[in-house]
Amino acid sequence: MQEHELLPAFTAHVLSAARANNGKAPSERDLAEHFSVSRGQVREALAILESMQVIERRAKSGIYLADGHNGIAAMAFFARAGLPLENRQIYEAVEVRKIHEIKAAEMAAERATEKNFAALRDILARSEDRLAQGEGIDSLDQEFHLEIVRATQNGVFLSICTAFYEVGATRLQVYFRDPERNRKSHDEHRQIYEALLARDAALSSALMVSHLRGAMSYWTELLEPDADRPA
Amino acid sequence: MQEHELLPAFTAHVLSAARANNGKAPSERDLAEHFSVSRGQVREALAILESMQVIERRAKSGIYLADGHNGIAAMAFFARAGLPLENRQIYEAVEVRKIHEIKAAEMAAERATEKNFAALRDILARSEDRLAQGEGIDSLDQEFHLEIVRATQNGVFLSICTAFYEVGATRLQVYFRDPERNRKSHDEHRQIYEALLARDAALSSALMVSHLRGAMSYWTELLEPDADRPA
DNA sequence: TCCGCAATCTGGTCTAACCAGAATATGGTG
DNA sequence: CACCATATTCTGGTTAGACCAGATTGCGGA
Repeated sequence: MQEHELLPAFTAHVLSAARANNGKAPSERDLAEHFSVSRGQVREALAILESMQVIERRAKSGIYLADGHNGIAAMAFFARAGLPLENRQIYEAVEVRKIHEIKAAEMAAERATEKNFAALRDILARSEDRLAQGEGIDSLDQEFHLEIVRATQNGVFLSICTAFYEVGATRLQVYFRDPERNRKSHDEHRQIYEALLARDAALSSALMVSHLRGAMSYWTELLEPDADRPA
Repeated sequence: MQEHELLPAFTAHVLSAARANNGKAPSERDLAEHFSVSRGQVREALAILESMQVIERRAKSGIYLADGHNGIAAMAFFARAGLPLENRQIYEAVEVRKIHEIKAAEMAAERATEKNFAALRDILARSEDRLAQGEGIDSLDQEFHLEIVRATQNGVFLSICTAFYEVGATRLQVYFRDPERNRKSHDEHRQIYEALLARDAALSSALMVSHLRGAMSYWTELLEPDADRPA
């Protein structure tokens, strides 16, 4: 039951089955039979889900959905696995991500090394190529933003942001299907790069604020409205 | 091999053994024998460690220390388990935590509900009692800060901050052994509460900045200096 | 209707295998 | 002595079957 092949489907099944049964998941033996694997495999997967606080295992009773909200580890896993997240989680994640990005721009302006600048230049150059060929920016956008976080020289900060990028990865592909948006994003990236290079923390963060305003709002607009977070 | 009893010791053993062997951990069979449990138990534990990217399992070869830096999930687990973190991680975590707390104060000033205010008042009142009896603030400090994050009404934000608090929990107990610090912290808490109640975002965040300056610097000063982060 | 006991179910744990590729030891050759 | 091919051992991956004891459930009697 390696994560890369069965865990996502396994998790999806456990969750949907549990939700359809008042929060109680099928027994280990049932799950093993359903996926044609041994109980040992099932237990390994359940151990992981339990460690992420997605489920709760009660001895001699059963497997239950964890009551509290999922932590970031679970969110990142869900995103990576292509499992659905609640709208509330998306909204909140976008907000938190915004906070991080803006602060990262400020810090990066002060701490970025020549290596970071070189990496940013390389990403911008590759973006130009893509645009010249009429293609989308796609993952290069993420690379750009991630490099800025890397430029803060704070590994913990980087690992948090990486998790958030995983949450947004698939949704971003839709955004960058529009050529207009690609061009605009790229231009803004270049402006931000210039501000960072000039070590202008205030400008860097201000540019990031407006850069994110456009993309992020579109991002949350894609969500089907529900009662999660009316404000 | 429930997390609460064996996983910490198990992890500690795996890591130290691996570090003493060029990054390669003992075999599953050896680990099973060492802890007097079955291979199944060992594999469950290893699955969790692998999911947190602490280790890497290579089929038919062995178990190796993961090369990259640990994510926040691993950090929180290490902290909870009482396992040592690298100084670099502590430094970085403190910096990131600072960023979150300051932003949280700003957001909380705008979004805190009456329920949040009531909780804060309750914490302050209990702090007074503790101080009156000559006891330390201890966990009440954490409760206060966490309630502010909760007041942002952002669950994702909260789960991140919770993870960071776990990292600092033990170290904070030392800090609050000094009566003087307890009094000072409490007074600052009260000031912050007043600012929040007045919905003054700028003041709240400013007060938080100075509040954290004292505590946090002490916090990192406790670390034995090493080459991790000379700046 | 309600209570109590018995059968059943469930997670937790262990033993004993087999597989096939990786890692290593062996031995013979140039 | 150096080197390479082969045989042996080791390792993670996976399965099957079994036992335990508490939680759950269902049935039958009061």
